[in-house]
Amino acid sequence: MAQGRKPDNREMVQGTLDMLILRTLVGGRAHGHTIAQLIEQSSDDVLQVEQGSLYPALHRLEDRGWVASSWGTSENNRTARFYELTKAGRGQLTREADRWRAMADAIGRVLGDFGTRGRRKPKESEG
Amino acid sequence: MAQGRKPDNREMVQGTLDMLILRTLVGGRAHGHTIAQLIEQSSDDVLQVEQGSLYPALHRLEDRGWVASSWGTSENNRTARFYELTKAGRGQLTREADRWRAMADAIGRVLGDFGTRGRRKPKESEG
DNA sequence: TCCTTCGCCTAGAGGTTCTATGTGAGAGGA
DNA sequence: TCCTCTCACATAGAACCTCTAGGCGAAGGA
Repeated sequence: MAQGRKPDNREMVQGTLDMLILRTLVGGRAHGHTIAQLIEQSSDDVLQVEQGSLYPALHRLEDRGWVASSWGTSENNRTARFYELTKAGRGQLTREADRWRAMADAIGRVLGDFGTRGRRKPKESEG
Repeated sequence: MAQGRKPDNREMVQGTLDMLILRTLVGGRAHGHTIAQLIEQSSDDVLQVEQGSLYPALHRLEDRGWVASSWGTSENNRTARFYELTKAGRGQLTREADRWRAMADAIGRVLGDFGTRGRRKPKESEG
């Protein structure tokens, strides 16, 4: 996974690709190419999924039993390997998403208002 | 850097430690021990900074000219190396913080409402 | 002296991502 | 048939960060 601009090559959020793949598969089975495109689109092209990251990640997820795969035919009539979420994968996704929220919140707390570009609300009463 | 519970050892947000160190030094010069404690405290103990991550990170930052160090005496009367933010370091922090916000936002968009534990608002008219 | 605490440091392993490259098959034109 | 483009999967090697586990030296109290 890389950013659009890639000012630095290596990724800042290593380890989140697996989570994003699992999240994408909640919408149904898909093959590698499609998964990558969906992640890029739903992130407004901020995240770019490289093949060299994607396929190792898919194999990782399958090894761990979080996705299952089967060969099929793509919408372009090509042979493609389709992946779908397993029950264990759904549980893993829940755990990872919770973990991500906690981490992102914590990092946000450390950063405070530094680096915000006006996208944070002033306060709004809090919860 | 690790989480408090460490369900998995390896870190989900690799590469953010440098940014958090720089952010901490905005408040003034500090030595390693203190930096780690400040990050842990300001994250409400969600983030834990291991020494094996901290010192390589500090050396990295110094090599790149983003912090400067000098020996001194700690509040406990021990010899300690104090770090402070350089001008370049401040610029780097701004860039990294912007990058982080963009990435975190993007990942949030991909996740959608999945994994939220009730901390997101229902909608509120949008912007 | 012994022990604890503070504070710095490093080696090695583990894991993820990137770049670069290779393979095979379908579609379309000549 | 031949050629080329695109789709789709796959791997090797390097680069990078973090963790575990350990070592070193000095201050302070018993």
